[in-house]
Amino acid sequence: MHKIIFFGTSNFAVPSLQSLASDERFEIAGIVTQPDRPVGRHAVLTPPAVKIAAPKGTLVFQPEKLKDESFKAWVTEFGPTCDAFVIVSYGKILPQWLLDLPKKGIVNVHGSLLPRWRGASPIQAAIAAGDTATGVTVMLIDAEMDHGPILAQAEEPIMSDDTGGELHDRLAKLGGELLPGVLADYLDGRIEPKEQKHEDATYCKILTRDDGKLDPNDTAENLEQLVFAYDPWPGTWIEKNGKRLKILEAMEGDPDKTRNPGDFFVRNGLPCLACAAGTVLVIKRLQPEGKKPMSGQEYLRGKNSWI
RNA sequence: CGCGGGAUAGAGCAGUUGGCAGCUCGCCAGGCCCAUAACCUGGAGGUCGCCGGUUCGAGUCCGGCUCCCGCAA
Repeated sequence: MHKIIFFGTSNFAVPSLQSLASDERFEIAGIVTQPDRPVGRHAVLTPPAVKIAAPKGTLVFQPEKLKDESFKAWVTEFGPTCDAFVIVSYGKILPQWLLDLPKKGIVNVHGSLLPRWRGASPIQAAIAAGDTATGVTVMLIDAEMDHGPILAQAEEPIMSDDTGGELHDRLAKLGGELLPGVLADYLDGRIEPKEQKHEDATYCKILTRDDGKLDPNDTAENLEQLVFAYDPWPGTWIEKNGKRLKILEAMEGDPDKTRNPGDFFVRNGLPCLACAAGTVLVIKRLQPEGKKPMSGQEYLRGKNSWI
């Protein structure tokens, strides 16, 4: 039986945690996750997904900082007795002193086919870039971000209508299926870690809501991909008359060379935004500030001021 | 008590200095047409979120409450 400590926070980590917890080859000595955070309009303190999914009876730590005394004391005592730490979507960089604790290193599940899309938003990046396939990578962590040697990968096709949320859920599940076998094989010495092809690496950054602003100087094709990629996080929007308009669904329409990027117009009863080089983004579903989501037709019915 | 928008017909919205509750779409019936998501005629559908107050009279003004949503975190 292999003893491990699990570091994870968001939904993406839940299938991995569950598959390890229900696998008799592993003993989870403890779960480390982020502290409860204020969430929503009234800032209700909410526990992270991993804490909710934690098996009863398992030790759960929620250190604000990894060097918090009680946590550091525990991890420095029990860490060296572990075969490995598993980290999935934890949300903090682990310092070197922590990486050195377990006998056989830190195993990570990452939502892309490394070395493509190192960084914090690999799923959105893959869709936004128009990739036709992505996947999950089980790898060993080293000091650099998503840079360590690879233990195993699994590929997942990207459908043309995949949203970030849908692809996220499939990759999370895929990671959960892949992880236990790979981890056991690695700890038993049946897998040799393989160095990444560092020269092929691409990177993506942490996304904020501001990254969801649609720039009409981009092509409609790219903006359509962004709308899919950033659904449901961080969402896409345009600014109109000083107000934010969330764009929930949009598609590229037939081009119109007579328009300038940023022009608003109506075609076939749907609101449209002119983009770069005469391309046209048709807005099928949107949400104004303070309003419920509605179709493009419904939005235009009450507003004759779209243009 | 973080900041802000909102609740009016099935949907989206308008409603002026308080004075008969409206628009676009949908729905029902009929008409026109080779035909249509087109067009014409007619029709149904409302406790104006809830409670109280002011007034001859409140969707509208005042007070309280409930619910929905955008931002921020």
